[in-house]
Amino acid sequence: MNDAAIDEFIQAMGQLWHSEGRPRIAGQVLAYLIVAGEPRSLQQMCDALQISKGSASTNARLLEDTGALRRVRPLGARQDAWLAVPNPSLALLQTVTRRFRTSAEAITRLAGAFPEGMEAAQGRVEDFADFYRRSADFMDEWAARIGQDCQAEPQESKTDGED
Amino acid sequence: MNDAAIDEFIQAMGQLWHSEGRPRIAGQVLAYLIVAGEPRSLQQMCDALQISKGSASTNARLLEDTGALRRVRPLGARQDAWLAVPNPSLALLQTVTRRFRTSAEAITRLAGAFPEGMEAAQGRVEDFADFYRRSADFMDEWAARIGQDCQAEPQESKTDGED
DNA sequence: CAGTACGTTCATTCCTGATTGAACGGAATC
DNA sequence: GATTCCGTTCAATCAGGAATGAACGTACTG
Repeated sequence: MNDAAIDEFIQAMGQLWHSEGRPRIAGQVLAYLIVAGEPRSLQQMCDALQISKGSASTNARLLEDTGALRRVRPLGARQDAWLAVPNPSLALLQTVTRRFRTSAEAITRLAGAFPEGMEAAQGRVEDFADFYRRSADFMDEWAARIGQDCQAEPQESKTDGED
Repeated sequence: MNDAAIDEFIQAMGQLWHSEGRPRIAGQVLAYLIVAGEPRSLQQMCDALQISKGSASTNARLLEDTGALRRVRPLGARQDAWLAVPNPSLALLQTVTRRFRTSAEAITRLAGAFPEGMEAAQGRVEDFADFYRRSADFMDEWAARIGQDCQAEPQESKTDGED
């Protein structure tokens, strides 16, 4: 059972991810699992999203790497099952933070190699790098705050039989 | 005169932007103008970055829309000149913030249309949207803080004859 | 030891957005 | 008013990553 509104949400998440330079299907998979609220198999993803097995596998693992999904093998079962973590956004945020730090370091390093006589330009570039660095710090702060909220009011685990 | 280190920086910015789903050339243009520190014409961009006039124009205006560049016509001159604003990162940040708010609204709206019996899923999706909304708020706060710093220690306007 | 059911990999195909470059239009100059 | 110099637009091309699906490896099953 898939209401049109749910499909729309899944599609929208796909577009959103796409517009951010990430695979559209990854967004759809995440949306699907957020809606599901329970573990789903690769096969279920393929059926629901009409994507190939390869895509489902690849993108699920991609999301696993970012920490947005968790893979579980319920009891002695033959299929992997995938589950959106309680607060997927938090994981995504931390991925961005990591990327920012990497960028900051790279830019700072490059600025360090600027030739004599370009100190002002160097300064401007270092300021630019600092933005990334300080933003990363700020985002850590932010993540910590969100993390607290989650602890304070943990996800209710009531599941509805939705599918 | 373009040192290799500077070219590397420009290229890196291009890759960075590319990896974030934005036109590579836009990143290069911004990098070029940050290094320059002074207004540059479209023609200069074309020469320095080896890109077409169309690209230079399109991407410069794109950056203008985000607020990272400013277009000036020095005195009675026949060419536009482009200039990186004092704190380009701030402008970029605000663009992201805007996008986050839009996403939050869109997702919330879609969640509102979920059918009966899917309240839990609806809740999860709304939580997800809230993340975007609250992140946007947080980024505003952050932008305000950066803005203050800029006021406190304004950009030094010393220019070195670098080119 | 077949036979089956999964998940992963990888060469290929596909698609979309970036980039180009020629054509256009407007403003300034002579 | 003709010419030149710009910036913009847009149709066509290009490039690069996403998506596919067949082939492969592995772990169960009978």
